[in-house]
Amino acid sequence: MTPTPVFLGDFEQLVLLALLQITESSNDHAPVHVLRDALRGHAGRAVSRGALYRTLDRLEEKGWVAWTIDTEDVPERGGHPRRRFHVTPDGVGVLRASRATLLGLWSTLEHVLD
Amino acid sequence: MTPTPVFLGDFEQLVLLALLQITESSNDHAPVHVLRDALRGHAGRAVSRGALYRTLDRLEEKGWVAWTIDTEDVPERGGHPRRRFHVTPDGVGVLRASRATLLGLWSTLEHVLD
DNA sequence: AAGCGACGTCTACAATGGAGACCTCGTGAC
DNA sequence: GTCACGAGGTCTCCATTGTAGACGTCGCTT
Repeated sequence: MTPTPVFLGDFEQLVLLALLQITESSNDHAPVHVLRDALRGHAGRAVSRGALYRTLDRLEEKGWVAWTIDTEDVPERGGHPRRRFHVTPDGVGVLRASRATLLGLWSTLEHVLD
Repeated sequence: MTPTPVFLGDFEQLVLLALLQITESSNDHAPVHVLRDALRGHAGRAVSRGALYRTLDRLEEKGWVAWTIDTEDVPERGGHPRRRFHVTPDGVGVLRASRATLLGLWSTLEHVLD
């Protein structure tokens, strides 16, 4: 009966995944430029800063990512403190759900998709 | 160097996948209402007929699905013959590529995503 | 002959994807 | 000191994708 099921756009999913990967492997929240580099590298998706912030804001509204102010070493530039993002538990949840759906759909098609 | 990698929207991907699954398992092209039922069932995504046709049209423009006229048993209703859809080889290709990307992104996160 | 219902079409709108201009203010060069 | 530069983030604008629902047509029933 899925009450208003929530769906992730494809780019949102990529951002969430890349962000989770960074925070997991570095054990720290990630500043935007690092995330951007990761997207370009791992997912082959070059995206402008504006586009990324926009997406991050939307993900935040949905409660799937959150951020904290970066207090360390880096001086506050341009009147804006640097933000460090991370995926929330809810974010991990949608990622998990989306993965389960896809895995289910793929399962009977392995011979076609390799 | 991935020259302009192609990205599928999330719903497009679901449609392609569900369609491929049906045609594979039934060995026949699929009429829209069957696809619609499958989407509701396997992917938990209830969608209106209009929305589905719209998406199918867009997928057709990109060359990822194609259709043929249903000549069998079913009488032509409403001046419109029934169409039966199927995924094209290109469509299978993007599905494969998208799957590879996701699998790659997930690979280092199995402990988090299960 | 009347209307139901199966099909596909069309229009309108919301959400998401994406680029780029822009503003602010530490910092380093001079 | 002061000026340009660059690292942050913000804002606005446009394209694409996701979605619903009203509509038109015409075989099939009754």
